[in-house]
Amino acid sequence: MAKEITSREENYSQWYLDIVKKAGLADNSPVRGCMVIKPYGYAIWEKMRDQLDKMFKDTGHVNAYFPLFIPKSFLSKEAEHVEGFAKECAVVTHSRLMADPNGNGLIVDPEAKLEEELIVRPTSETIIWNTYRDWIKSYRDLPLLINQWANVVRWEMRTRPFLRTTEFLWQEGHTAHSTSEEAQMEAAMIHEVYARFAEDFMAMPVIKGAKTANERFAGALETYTIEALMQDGKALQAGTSHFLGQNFAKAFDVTFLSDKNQVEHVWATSWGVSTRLIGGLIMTHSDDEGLVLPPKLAPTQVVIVPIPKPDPEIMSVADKIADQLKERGISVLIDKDDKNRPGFKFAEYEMKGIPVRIGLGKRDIENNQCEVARRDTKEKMPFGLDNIGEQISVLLDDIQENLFARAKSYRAEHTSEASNMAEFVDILDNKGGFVVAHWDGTTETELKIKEETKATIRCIALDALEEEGTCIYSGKKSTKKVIFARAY
RNA sequence: CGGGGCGUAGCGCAGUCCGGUUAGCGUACCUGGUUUGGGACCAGGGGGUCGCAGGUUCGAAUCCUGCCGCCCCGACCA
Repeated sequence: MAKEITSREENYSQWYLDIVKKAGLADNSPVRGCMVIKPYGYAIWEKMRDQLDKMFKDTGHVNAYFPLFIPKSFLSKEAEHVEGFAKECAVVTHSRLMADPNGNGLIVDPEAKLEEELIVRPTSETIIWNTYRDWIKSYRDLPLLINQWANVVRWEMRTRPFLRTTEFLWQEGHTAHSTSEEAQMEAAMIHEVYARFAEDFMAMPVIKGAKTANERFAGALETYTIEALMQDGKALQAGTSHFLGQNFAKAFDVTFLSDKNQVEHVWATSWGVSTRLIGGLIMTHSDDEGLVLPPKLAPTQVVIVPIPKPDPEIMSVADKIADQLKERGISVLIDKDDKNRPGFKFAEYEMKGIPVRIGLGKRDIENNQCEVARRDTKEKMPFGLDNIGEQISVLLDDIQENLFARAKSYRAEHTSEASNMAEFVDILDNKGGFVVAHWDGTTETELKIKEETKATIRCIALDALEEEGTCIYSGKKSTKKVIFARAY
C-alpha cells in the first residue's frame, strides 16, 4: 500500500479520493460512475445499516422488498415526480443480445424489444404506491410502515465515490397514514431518528431543518433535512424525510374507508439515507494520516500489534487482552503478520482509521502494561493490563465524544452571520461554512443568490427564531434567518 | 454537453518534441538472508498486445488519420 496521501490543504478533493482508495473503502469500476465497495468500506456500511435498521424497527417499521424495475408509465403518474427524475433514469429497452452478423461480438437483438420499457428505479415511490393500492382498504390497514434496503440508479453527470455514484445503496421508508397530522408526525419522527444517528453514532453534528420549496423532493409538500458541514467548509445533505401529502395516493388512487365510512385518500411519507453517509463520515473526521472512524461505526475498534512481531509469549498475552475486550462487546483484531515491521503497521492501521491501537512487546509484559494509541489525537499512553477491558471501553467512549465535540467546534467556528451581500460573498469566498442570513422567502431570490454565489439555502432550521429583518439580496422584509452554504 | 489534461507492469511516472539494439525507473509482488518499540536493508526474480484501429517507414511507444476511454473544472443532483 502506498505511503502518501495528498494533504487536505494541498487538494481537498484529491485527499478525499486518496482516503477512499488507500483505506481500502472502494475502487473504481469498469462502469462509469459506479464503484466497487470493498470489504472494509462495506463493513462500515453494514454497521450503519444494522444500527439504522434497529432504530427503524424500534419505531414500528418492517422491511420489505420491491422490484428493481419500474414500468415506464408509472413514473409519469405524479407530475412533479417525473419532472424531478426523468432526466437521470436508466432505461431497459430490450431483453436479449445476439451474435453480430458482421462478426463484431454481441449486439442488441432488435426482435427482443420490450412492449413497455422498464426504468431502473431512481427511487421506489411509484412502484410502492401502485402496490399499496391493493394493500390498503380500511383505516384498520393503516398506518403502513415499510422500509426497504436497496440499490438505486440515478444517471448523474458527475460522480465521486460514496458522495455521488450512479448506483448507490440506501434505505427508503414509505409509509401510509389515515390523517395528514399522523403522516407529518411520522416524517418529523424519522427526521429525528436520522439526526440522532448522525450525531450519536457518526459523531457528525447536523442541523435539522426544512427545505425551501425549490429544494424540496420531487412530489413532496415538505422535505426535512439533516445538513452537515465538511472540513472544506462545504455542506452535505446527509438525510431527508418527506411529507408527501396525498400526491402519490391520488396519482395511484390509493384510498381507504375511514371509521366514518368515508372514502379518503391516504397520507404519505418517504425518507432515505444512502452510502453517501460514508462520504460524510470520511470528510467529517479524517485527517492527513488517513481515515478516522468513530468507535461506534468502526468495523474493528481495537487492533493489537505484537512488537516486534508475533511470538508465542506475546500472542498468549494478546489473546487474554482480546478476550477481556470481547467480553465487553469490543471488536478486536490481533495482528498476526510476521513480515512487516511495527512502524509500517502503525501507519497502516492509522490509514484505516482503527480507533485504538495496542502495542504489546516483551518490555510491556514485564511491566504488566501495554502501549495504547488513540487514532483521534494520536496520543500514546501506557495502560495496566489489569482491568484493560474497562479502560479501553472508557477510552472508546471518550474518543466517540471527542470526535463529536471536535466536529461541533469546527462547525461553530465555520458558522457565520451575514447582513448584506458583500459580507455574504466575503464569508463564502474566504471562510466557507454555513452562513446564516435573512431571506425574503421567494424562489426568485433564492435562485439569484445561487446563480451569483453558488450558495444554496441548505435549510430553514427548525429552531430558527422569528425575527424581523431584511433580505440580504432583495432588501425586502424577512421573518427569519435561513442557512446558506455551498454544498456537495 | 462546454473548457482543460491524460492513456506506457497492480499503483505512480520517465521516454514521445528530434523514429533506431532486448522499453526504463520508483513502489508493490515472489524467494533467500540480515533486521524489527514509528513507514528496514542486501541479493536474486516474475510481471508489458506502450488505449484501439488503420497509415507512413527498412524500422513506430515516438510521425499521420480516425476512434475509444479516463480524470479535473462547470451546468444537473442524495
